[in-house]
Amino acid sequence: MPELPEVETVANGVHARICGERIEAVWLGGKPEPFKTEPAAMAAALTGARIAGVRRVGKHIVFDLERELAAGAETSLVPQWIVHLGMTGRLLVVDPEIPRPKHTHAALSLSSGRELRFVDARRFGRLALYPAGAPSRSANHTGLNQERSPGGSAAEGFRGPGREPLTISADDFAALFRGRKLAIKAALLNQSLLHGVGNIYADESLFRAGIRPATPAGRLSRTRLARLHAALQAVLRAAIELGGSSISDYVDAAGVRGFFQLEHKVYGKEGEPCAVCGTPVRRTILGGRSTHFCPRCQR
DNA sequence: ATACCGACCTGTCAGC
DNA sequence: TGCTGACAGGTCGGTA
Repeated sequence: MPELPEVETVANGVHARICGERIEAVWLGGKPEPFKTEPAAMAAALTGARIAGVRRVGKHIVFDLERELAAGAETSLVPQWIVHLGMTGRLLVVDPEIPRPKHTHAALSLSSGRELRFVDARRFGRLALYPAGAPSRSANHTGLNQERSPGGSAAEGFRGPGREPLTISADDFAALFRGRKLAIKAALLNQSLLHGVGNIYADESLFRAGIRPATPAGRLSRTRLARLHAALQAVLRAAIELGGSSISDYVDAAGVRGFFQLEHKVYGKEGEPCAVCGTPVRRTILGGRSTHFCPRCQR
């Protein structure tokens, strides 16, 4: 479901609502739930912690936590709580009186009396702890992908599997694709290269850059990659501005739908005339994913 | 190492 | 109305 702009919208919304609150109690659903971390360990780490901040890293939502200590004690290291929404995951901040909807997998009771819920029908979402002060090596332990950070084992916390599309330079962006034979669209979707880009924004940025999705990534000229870099950042920023794309049931932490779907040029537009040249938008399958492009504008 | 493909789940919607 | 099959914004593990 959610890609970078939607995850950013959710993270910002949750941050604004619950930053500074203490987690009083933790409920985790039974059965085969989407926990990468053992539920008992996760509940123990969360209970009593204070939420210092909520932010997006790639498509992951990172909860920075703090723990109050007895006077004089040294600052303890606290793990981070990592939430991945998968396709249908939602994070909601609600009154606990409201009945928990079907497919609720976690509920955190907060000091304000409200409840933070993780609801995910399709169960592609994931909840995990990222150990405090963990260098990049601990990825296997948590089951979370993690970019290898060269050298320094500084406790920067979770950094995600790949590079951040909004801040990567055009040169570094181009370097990601050097020598690669896979389709540029598949490369954009590869989270260990660039994290946060999903099917919608891959299609939309390739359209705006005038690049055919099936083009081998390593064959694109410097100039065209520069155009793609600019298009991708522009599309992501515009989408964040509009609160993301609501295709079916995506809503932010307050239940508000995004509006970027109104700006889609090719995604979900099969057969409709291209907004630029009028040629019908074509849909194919690439890397197992539905792919949309204008056969005239994208070469 | 790189690239491809099916599997994982449930819900929804089009078509019969 | 009800059934069936295709499809959905994401990742992961196995295979070539």
